[in-house]
Amino acid sequence: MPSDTAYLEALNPNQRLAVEHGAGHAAPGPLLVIAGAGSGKTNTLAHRVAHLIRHGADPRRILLLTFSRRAASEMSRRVERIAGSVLGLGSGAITDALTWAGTFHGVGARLLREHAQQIGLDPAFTIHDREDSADLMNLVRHELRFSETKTRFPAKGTCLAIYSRVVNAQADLDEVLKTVFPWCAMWTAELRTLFGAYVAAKQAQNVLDYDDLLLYWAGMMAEPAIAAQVSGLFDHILVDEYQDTNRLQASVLLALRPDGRGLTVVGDDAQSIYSFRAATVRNILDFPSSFSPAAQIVTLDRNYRSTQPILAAANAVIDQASERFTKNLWTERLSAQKPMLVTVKDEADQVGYIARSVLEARETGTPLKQQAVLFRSSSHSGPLEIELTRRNIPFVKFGGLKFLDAAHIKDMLAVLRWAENPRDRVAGFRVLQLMPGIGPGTAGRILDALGASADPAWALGEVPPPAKAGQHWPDLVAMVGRLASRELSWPLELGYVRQWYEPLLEAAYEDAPSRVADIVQLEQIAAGYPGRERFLTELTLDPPDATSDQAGVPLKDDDYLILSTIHSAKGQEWKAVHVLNVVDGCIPSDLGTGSAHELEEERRLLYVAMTRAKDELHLLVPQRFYVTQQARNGDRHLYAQRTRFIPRAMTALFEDILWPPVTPIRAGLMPGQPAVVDMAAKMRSMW
DNA sequence: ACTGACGCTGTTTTT
DNA sequence: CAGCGTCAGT
Repeated sequence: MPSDTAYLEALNPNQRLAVEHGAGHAAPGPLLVIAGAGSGKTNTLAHRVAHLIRHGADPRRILLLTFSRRAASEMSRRVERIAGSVLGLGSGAITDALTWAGTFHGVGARLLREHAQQIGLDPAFTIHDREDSADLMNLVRHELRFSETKTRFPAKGTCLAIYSRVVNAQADLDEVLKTVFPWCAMWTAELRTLFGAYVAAKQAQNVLDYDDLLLYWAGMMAEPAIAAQVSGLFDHILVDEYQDTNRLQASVLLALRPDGRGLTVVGDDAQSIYSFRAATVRNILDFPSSFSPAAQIVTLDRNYRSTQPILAAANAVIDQASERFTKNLWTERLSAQKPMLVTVKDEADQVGYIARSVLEARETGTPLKQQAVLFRSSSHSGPLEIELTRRNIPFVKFGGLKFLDAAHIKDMLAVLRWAENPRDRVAGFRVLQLMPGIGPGTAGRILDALGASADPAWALGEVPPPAKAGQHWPDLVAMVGRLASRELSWPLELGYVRQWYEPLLEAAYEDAPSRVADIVQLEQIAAGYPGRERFLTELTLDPPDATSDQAGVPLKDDDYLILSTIHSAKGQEWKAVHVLNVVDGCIPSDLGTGSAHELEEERRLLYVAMTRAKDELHLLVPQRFYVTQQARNGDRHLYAQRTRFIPRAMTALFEDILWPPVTPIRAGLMPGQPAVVDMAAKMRSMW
């Protein structure tokens, strides 16, 4: 037994309980860690992994399921640091051995590739992201002629959302329609037909969507022989952010460890904000009693992040929630500064206040990177982005539009995917229509012809060339042939595809040069992967999520402000946090006030936003919104109310600020008034 | 059959 | 405002 336990001394008693639970046993009983915001959750989990390794666990037999790949690599890094110093291993030794760290979807994809043969799946399957899945759904929807109904049939995205909900919540279609999509209930029979055809289409094309990665995994676990093999790969299973898992994920987990031995889950029911993805807080609430004897519960309620006044306000907000594991966070970080409730006239002032506040904080020693602006919906940050650009304040935005959503990037990826899996109809459909003179009709017929042939990649040469495509057609045939034959090494083939694509790009877009730059960026990303299959898989499962990862905008400054949706801010912290539009209609979102359930989630969303702040928290309440759809100089607007989650009784916990400060008449002539315009800053920002 | 113009509609958060 | 569907012209 190792004797050096210095790394445990730094932990508080409950953290230590969580870390040491069952240490030394080959298969300790199930453990649930309720870890409040800022309670050192990641650190505790990393310590537990390190501690297990130190007590002889084989890191290659530890399954670490996290919410995102970023969280997985952060975890590996910390385990490395802790275990490395204790065990005296060289850098990278642990990280390399922790091979089973990733998201449910990522791990699922890997297990499916490895066990494909056993379940009659072609291991060359490609994975559709949500857009691709929606496109396929649309294709099927058209084939079934549901797009031609008299009253409008649900759009492709809605259909996919319904399907996905049924799968992830393990619920009945009728039930889902009744409770979540009541306006589509009239189409129950058609939707059932549609989903049947959608599943058949996926199988015929050898593609899986996100949900399939979990569904097939669950399917494997229902087969005793395969289940034993898969379960046997792991001695310990740890799950982070358990409050954001759905029923399907829970069923996979329980199938891996029916008795809960070696199972640890960590989460915070107060931070459950992914129910739109069918995550259910029931998973974490019901976890202890899923086993006999029941799981041990350890609660981490000491917060190391925020000051006491910020925590008091956040606690007050979440205190009004209906059902939860009761825990109120406490801290020893005292401060006289209450969180600020800032009332501004409209969105323009809101933006002005933030720009000023952010620069002020930077002057007093808080770098931009230590500050963040959070918002409910990606589009809320539009005016702010414009203002920041105008003032030359660098920023990076998380959430919202993705690099991969750009049409030209999708074109490139479609080519690669089609080469990887010639039966992938969505990819082929997209690539063929890049040819001039080929539209949906022709593309469909070509794909039908290919589907009938044994080797689709080579059969393309036998298709009679469409007249209008001209030279583009033989070029396409040649390119697809070369990719299919794999004669080019990775990532060289990407450059080859680019050369093929560039003329089409130039013909189609005014801004072709900047798009080419994006593609070059894509090639650089590709160089980081060992091959085409891994590149495609990992890119769809873990798309670059900040616009900084994006092409074209290499950051000239190394200091920049963080803009993020509240959802993407999960697990992060900043010294100063601004939250935009803390008004009814934004938080809670208009769309999220339908059921008590949804409303509770919106409340937790505000709680998550508030608990990101360490020292300074500004909640902005613009009173007036301009209606977006109106004529150029229109003045249509509506008045907003402060969010219902902060009722009048609670305002004592905040410092009320009116901005710009109310100025008495002729204020401009009075000495000592705060400047209306920071002219000096403007002058400085010119340089 | 493809392309482009026009008009309607719904509209968040993401693996 | 964009994304989808429809309709008319090539």
